[in-house]
Amino acid sequence: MNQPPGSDAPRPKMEDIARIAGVSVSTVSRALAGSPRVTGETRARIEAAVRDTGYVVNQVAQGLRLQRSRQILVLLPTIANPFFAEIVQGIEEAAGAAGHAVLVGSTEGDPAREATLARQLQTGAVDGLVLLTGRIPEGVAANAPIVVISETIPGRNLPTIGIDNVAAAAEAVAHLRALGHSHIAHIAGPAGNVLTAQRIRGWRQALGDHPGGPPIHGDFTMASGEQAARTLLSRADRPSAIFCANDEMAIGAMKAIRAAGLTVPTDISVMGFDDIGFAAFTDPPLTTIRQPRRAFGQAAVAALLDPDDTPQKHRFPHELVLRASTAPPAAAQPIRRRTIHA
Amino acid sequence: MNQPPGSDAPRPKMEDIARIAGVSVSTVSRALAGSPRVTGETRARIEAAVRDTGYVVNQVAQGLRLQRSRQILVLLPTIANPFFAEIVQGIEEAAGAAGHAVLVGSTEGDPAREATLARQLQTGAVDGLVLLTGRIPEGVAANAPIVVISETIPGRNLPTIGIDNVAAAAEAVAHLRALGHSHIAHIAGPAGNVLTAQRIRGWRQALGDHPGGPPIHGDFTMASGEQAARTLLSRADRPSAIFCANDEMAIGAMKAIRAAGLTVPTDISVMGFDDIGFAAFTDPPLTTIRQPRRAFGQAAVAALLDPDDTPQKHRFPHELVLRASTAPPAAAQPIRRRTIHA
DNA sequence: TTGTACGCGTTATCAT
DNA sequence: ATGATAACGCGTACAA
Repeated sequence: MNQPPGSDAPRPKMEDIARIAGVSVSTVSRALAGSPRVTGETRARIEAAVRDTGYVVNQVAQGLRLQRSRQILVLLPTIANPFFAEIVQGIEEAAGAAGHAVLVGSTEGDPAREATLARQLQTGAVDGLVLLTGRIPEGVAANAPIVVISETIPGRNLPTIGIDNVAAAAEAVAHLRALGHSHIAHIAGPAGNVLTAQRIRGWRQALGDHPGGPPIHGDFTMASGEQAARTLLSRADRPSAIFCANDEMAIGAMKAIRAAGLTVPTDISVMGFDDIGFAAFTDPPLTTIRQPRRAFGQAAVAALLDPDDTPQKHRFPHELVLRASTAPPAAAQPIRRRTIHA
Repeated sequence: MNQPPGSDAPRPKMEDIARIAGVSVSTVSRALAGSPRVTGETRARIEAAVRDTGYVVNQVAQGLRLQRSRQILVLLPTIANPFFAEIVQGIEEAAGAAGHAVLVGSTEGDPAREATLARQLQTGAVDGLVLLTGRIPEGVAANAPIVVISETIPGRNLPTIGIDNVAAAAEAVAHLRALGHSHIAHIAGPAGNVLTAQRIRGWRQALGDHPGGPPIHGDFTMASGEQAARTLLSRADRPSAIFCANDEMAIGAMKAIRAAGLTVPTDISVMGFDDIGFAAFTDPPLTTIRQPRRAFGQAAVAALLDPDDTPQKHRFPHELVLRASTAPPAAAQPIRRRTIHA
C-alpha cells in the first residue's frame, strides 16, 4: 500500500496538464468534460499533454466536488451462490457502461455486517444501493437511493426487480401435477422472508386439495437441501416429487435421494428454481425455473441511475426449463409392498 | 440517484458537530480519530452530537485529504465461478476487518475491460489491486500495490499467493496411478497462462513414461470440459482416467462420459481441482485437490496492507480430497474384446 | 473562448 | 487541550 520511498514520480494533476498545455486548469477541466466551449486547437494541446503524462482525473477529488462517487454498492447474502454472482455480473456490465464501479458486500446474513456495509452510503463513498438481502440494513437514510432485486421489502415503496414468484412456483408445481404427481413436497427457503412465503403460496395454490404437508425450511444451501430431503424420505408418506425453492437445495436433495438408494426421477421427481449454470450438469439434469439474472442486474442499475426514479415494480418473465429430473411417478412405493403380499 | 428535491436534510458535516458540541472542527476531527489529546468531557459532548445527528465522516473528503481510499479492487475473469467467489469472500472478510471495502471487476477475459477497471488505481479510487486474472492490465503504474492470487505473473516480482500447482497436479495424478491407471489424460486450462502450464507439468511429471497424449485445452467452464471429454472419448485409445485442471471442467467431463453411456468411476475415473462446494454434491462425488481459498483472500489483503511489503511468494498447502469419482480401472476395454476372441 | 477564485469536507501544522 | 488555517484535486460561477 505504501510506495517505495522516493522511487517514483507523483501522479500528475490537472494543474500539470494546464502548465504543459499552456492553459489554465479550468480550460483543462472543460476540455476533459467535453465542453463545446473550447477551441479545437487548445483541446488538441491538452489531449496531447494528457497522453504524454498518462493523466487521469482523480475520482476522489472529483467526487468531493461533484458530491457523487460513481460507485454502487451491492449487498448480498453470499457471493458464493452462483445465482447472486450472475446478478452481480449483470449489475457490473450495466454499471460499467454507465461509468460506475461496483462494490460488493457479502453479508453472510449478519445484520451487523449489513449495517456496517450500508454505512458506505452515508459516507458518500457510494451513490446507490442494490439489495439482494431482502431487508433494509439498520440505519440507512429514508431517502437513500435503493433498489431491491429478487426479494421484496414490505413497508417501504422501493423500486423492485424480479419475477412473479407465486406464479412461477405454481407453474413448477403444475408441471409436476401434469406429470401425474399428487404428493408434492416443498423444500422452502428460510422462514420469515417474503420470497420464501411467495413460493410457498404458489406451491399451495397449484397443490389444490392434494397433500403436500408443511414445507420444510432450508437456507438455500446444498447441505440444507440434503438435510431437508432426508427428513422427507424418512416420513411414512414419502412424496413422489419435491419442489425446491432453489437449485442448490435441489442438488442437495438429489444427493440425499441417491444416498437412500432411490433414483431421480424414477422414484422421486425433483425440481429446482433459478436455473444456475450447474443445473444443466447434474445427473439427471435439473428441471427448474429460470430467472433472467443478467437482466435483473441491468434493470437495477437503470432504476438506480435513472433521473425519473418512480419507484416501480419491474416484473420479468420467468421460464420453465424442462430437463430430466422430473418424470411421471412410478407405479409408486405402495405397490412394491403390495406386489409381495397381494 | 437523485434526491427528491427539498425532501430531506443534508448530511451533517464535521462543522455541524463542532457547532453543536461548542468546539472547533479540529477538535472534532481529533476526537473522532481517537487522539489522546482531548478531554473526556469535550469528547463526551462530541460523541453525543455525533449520536444525535447520525453523523459519519465523509470518506471521500477524508480520502482526498489522506490520499487513500480504503478501497481494494479485485480483478477476476468471472465472479460466476465459485472458486473465485470464495476467494473474494476471504478478501472481503479480511478487508472489512481492516476497514477497507472491496470493489470487484469481472473482466470476462477482456483486456480492454481489465485496463478500464485497473484505471481505478490511478484515479485514487482504490488503494490496491488483487489480481486473479493472471496478467497485469495495460497501463498500471510500475510501482502500484498489487498482489497476485492463484496465478503467477512472469517478469514482475509481485507478492503472490497460491499453492504449489506442479506438486498438487503431480499428487493428483499419482493418486490415479496408485489406483492402477496407466493412461491418464489431462483436460487443461487455456493455453498461455502459467497456471495451465504448471498443472500440465505436474501431470507429466507424475505420468513418467506412461502415455497421456497431449493435453486438451479447455477454458475452465463446464461446457469446455464436456467438449474436451467428448474428444477424448472418441479417440481410439480412450484413457482410463481424466485429470481436469478444475472442478467445473471435471463436472462437464462427467456429463460427457454419462452421455457416452459410460460410468464414473467404473469405466473412467475423473479428478477435479479446487474443491468447490459443488464437488461434494456431484454423482459420484468428485475426487479433487482442495485449495484454501479463504486463506488466499486473507493473505492477499494482509500482503496489500502490510507496511513492510517485501514481495513474497506465499505458498499454501493443498489437500487431496478423496471421494468417489476415482477407482481402480476396470479390467479395461481391451479385455472385453479379447474375452470374446481369446 | 479563456482565466480567477472559491468551495466540496477533512486532516495536519502551527499557534495559543 | 484547543483553535485557526492551509491543503488535498477538481468544477464552476463569474469576470475578462
